[in-house]
Amino acid sequence: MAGQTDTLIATLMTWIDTGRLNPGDAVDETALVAEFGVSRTPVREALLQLEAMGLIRRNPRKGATLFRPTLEEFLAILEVHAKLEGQAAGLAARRLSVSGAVQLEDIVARCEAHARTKGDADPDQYYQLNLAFHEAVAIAAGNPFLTEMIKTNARKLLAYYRARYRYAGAIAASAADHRRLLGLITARDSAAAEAAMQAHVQFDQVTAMDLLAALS
Amino acid sequence: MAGQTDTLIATLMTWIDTGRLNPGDAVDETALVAEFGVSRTPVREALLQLEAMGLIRRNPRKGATLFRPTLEEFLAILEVHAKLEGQAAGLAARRLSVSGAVQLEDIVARCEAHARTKGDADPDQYYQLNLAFHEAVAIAAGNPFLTEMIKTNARKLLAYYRARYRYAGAIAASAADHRRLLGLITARDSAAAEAAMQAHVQFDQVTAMDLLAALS
DNA sequence: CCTTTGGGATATGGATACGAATCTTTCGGA
DNA sequence: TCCGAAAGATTCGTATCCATATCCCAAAGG
Repeated sequence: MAGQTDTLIATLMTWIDTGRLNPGDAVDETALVAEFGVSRTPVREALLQLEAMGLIRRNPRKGATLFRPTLEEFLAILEVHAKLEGQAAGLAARRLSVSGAVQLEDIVARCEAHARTKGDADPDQYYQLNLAFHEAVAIAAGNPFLTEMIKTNARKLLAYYRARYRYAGAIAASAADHRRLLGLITARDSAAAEAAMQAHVQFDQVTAMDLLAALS
Repeated sequence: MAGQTDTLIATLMTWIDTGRLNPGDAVDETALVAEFGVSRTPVREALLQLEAMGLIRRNPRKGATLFRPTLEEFLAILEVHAKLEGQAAGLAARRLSVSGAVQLEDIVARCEAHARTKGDADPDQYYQLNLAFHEAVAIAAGNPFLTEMIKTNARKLLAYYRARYRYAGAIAASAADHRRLLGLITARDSAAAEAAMQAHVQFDQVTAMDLLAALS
């Protein structure tokens, strides 16, 4: 089971999640071969699979780069992603289990604690909390397929999500959103939870374009 | 530029769409090697990518088989798929172009013609028309990413969709649905189009379980 | 001085080979 | 006759090798 290809894929994904790899960064085959001490084949297969998931883009003879959406692509993905996150929240409102509720309460409390004690500092750590919150909601929705889809899409947008928390007050606003979402979910208000989550994810396009401008 | 791997992937996808390959069917490496006269490498890579897309499943030492969802998986995928199709219809209602309207009208007319002249006969051909209708709606939504996602998910459910039209009256009902959906889209009624499409795709679970029972 | 073309270097895609692991079959013993 | 163990065969994963296409740089000609 210790497939080298799978190990590679998992490692690269954590690199993506932790920001060691950023959109547009080159992902060099030979560098990975040297880094992991394996041959080209597993590296090649790992990159192939990541490309199939849409996480990297392989330009012929130009090397592979981490997927970096254009403005159009970004908006297109965000549109779908927000819809799916909304669905997850709506389903979670109907299917929330006791243990799921405890999980969510814990994570929301940690989000609020971060906002209270650190303010706008350490946005990358808050980003991890945010990831945990959204994953917990997806899991509470009880649809593993939906969870997987949300995670993959989130990875495609991740640089922009990360950047989102660099704005003053953004972390506090996000934590407050999370608290409100949790309230709607525990209140079993499926429709409201869905709408609120969709709005929470698909922040207005002006903000989105601010982010894109800041990163281009 | 005729990448062998890409050719393999495209060919296998058409095999899936046309029903030459059905869920649970074995997809043998050696057979494909013989069939296409290439080495194991491109075949392996093609299967790897298809697995990453979730279209095939590779059991170690058991050969690869075309993805065949369990009941839980089927319902999970359908839940998401219906949501996305609904979103596509809602967006199409807002963004429909003139040429898109012509396209849709043409396809709906062909669906109705099939129902009128052939009745319940030739369900596989109607399935192709159905695919064309849904693809046209997705394209009219103006979100290529959403279109791709819908197509991939549809492939995972395809055997069941195909079976759907074996029931008496199913084709006529589907064609009528399409006509009504087209009306909502051209009327720019985004919310109604979204809801109607979601219902159209996510037929009630009783029907879904009938299909699963018929195919297991 | 600028542009174009040719050659070399390098990377990528594909083929083949090798090793490890598992499954099956056969043989021997109970 | 049945069960278990061992050996062989098949298959999958990984490595290495080869060919080809692209890119960059340099040199020559206009």
